Amino acid sequence: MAGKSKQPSTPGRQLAKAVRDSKAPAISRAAAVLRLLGKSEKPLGLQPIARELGLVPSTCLYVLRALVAEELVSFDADTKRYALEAGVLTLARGWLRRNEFTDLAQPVLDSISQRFDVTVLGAHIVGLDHIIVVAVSQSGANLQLSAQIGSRFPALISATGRCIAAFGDHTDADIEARFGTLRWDEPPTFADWQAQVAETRQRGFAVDAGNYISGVTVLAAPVWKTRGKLSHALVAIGIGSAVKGSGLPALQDALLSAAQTLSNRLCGEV
Amino acid sequence: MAGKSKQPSTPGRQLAKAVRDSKAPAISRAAAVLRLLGKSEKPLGLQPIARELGLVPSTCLYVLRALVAEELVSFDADTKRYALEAGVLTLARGWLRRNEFTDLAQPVLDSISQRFDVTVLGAHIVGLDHIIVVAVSQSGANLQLSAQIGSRFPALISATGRCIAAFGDHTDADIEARFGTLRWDEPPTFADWQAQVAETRQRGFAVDAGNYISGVTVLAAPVWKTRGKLSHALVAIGIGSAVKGSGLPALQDALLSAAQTLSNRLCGEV
DNA sequence: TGATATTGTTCAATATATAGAATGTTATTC
DNA sequence: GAATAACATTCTATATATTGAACAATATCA
Repeated sequence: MAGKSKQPSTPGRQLAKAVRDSKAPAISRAAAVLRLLGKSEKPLGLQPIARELGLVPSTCLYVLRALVAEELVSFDADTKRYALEAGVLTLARGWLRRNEFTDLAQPVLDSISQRFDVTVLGAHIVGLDHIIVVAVSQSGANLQLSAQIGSRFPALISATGRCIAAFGDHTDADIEARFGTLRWDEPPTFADWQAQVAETRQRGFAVDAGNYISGVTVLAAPVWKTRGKLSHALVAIGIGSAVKGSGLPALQDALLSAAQTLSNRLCGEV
Repeated sequence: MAGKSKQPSTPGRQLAKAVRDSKAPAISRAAAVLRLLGKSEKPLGLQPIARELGLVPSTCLYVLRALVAEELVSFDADTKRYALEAGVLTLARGWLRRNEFTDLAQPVLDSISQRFDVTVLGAHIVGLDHIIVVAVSQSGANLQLSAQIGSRFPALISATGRCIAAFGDHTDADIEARFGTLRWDEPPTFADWQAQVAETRQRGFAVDAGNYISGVTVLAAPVWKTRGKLSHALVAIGIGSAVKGSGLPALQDALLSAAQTLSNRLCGEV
């Protein structure tokens, strides 16, 4: 009857909710463990994992063992530490294999990144929570870039956020609530931001001029998978001079028309 | 009390075993669902998934709902079809981010692939079951290649298999049992293959001269993460002439010395 | 278009996954 | 190097995830 003295961490609290609501709580626990291991810089022992997620150690052990058996987590018998295993790559491959957006977007991204010497991303819009980078193209050597695929960002941040606010059908209340939680280098006021969202709606693409990361300009153009349902965005990222002056309008046009072409192709196919 | 008339499929039978043995069967079910969706060419409905995996539909529904909540599976409310969601990419990114093997191996693979005009892979050896491709470098345009990362192959197939047989500490009985299940274009006899394994042990690297895929020569050199424990392999794949004649010895040397350098660096660091 | 088969979803009983204490096991401290 | 602390792991009672049948919603066919 005594109140618990534990103070669950942020992932712990979210997990506790998911566990209560689900008819398969072990799966929520497993996903939380996988994400924690994915974030961690080094392999973790049972106790730290259980503590961070607010799990009972014995339950956490069973979860880990199941994940090890499925080859999604590796276990070092000497140090008793757990880490992500290469099996997660196989799942990602399954997703990449037949994702029409990445197939269609990659050549487009490559073309823009080379022509304007900027980094270009294809982002998948999951909802109001966050976006996931699903395709990348850089002008220079593109070796370490593939590691950026899979990165998650808050949905409403930067230029992509203005696109989602402008073209996704979310209520103003939802949007304002989320807006408060964002972290910017140079935060705009909500009023300023709303004006920019309105401008985005009018122009068809969004600009973040150093708000998210100061000195970095970000452009984003919306892509629709089915008519009326915002699903992806093309994003161009340039440092300082690369996206200033005479080059900018050309880049804006290229990004916007690429996004429109993609939308047409995605809508037509399905 | 009546016997079941269902005849579970292969994934279904394996899953049934995992479910019985585990203290968190929902996780085994979830992993099986993810793998099935990863393999499938198109989104699947509840019933086909449940049938293929030998799951009760209601249970399968709860599993899918939990996976949707975790953003590992997407659900199309109109068609009621499930597919992998981009969230699996985020897990893969977590793995890639701090995997010393891929970091160290990538430049080495690039150098060899360019110099000899062959495809070069870094493979992670999971056990006697299979290997997973974790790094790729190709000589030509390397856009669609990144999709190959995550591919799984039977452990004992091709040149990598001879390496595992030669340098992993597995019993002959285990090896012979698995050998029988392999599928080659031009199957070697077990005696021939054993002779090649012995040669591999002597030379330090393995060759598959068209057995696995006829006309394709595969070289593999072992990489040790900790002294005495085989963990990875470097694999060079060449079509016909590219790996015949005078060029072959130089490629063998390059692959072998690259593997040894990698082994030293991986052992030393940890 | 109406009838029928198939699929997706809810519901209540029960087999069982989970929580928490007890037990080994390893790391840390003095 | 002994004592102590933290850790991983087993064990058992109980809350609950799973099952299989009943129901609702689609899709299919005549």
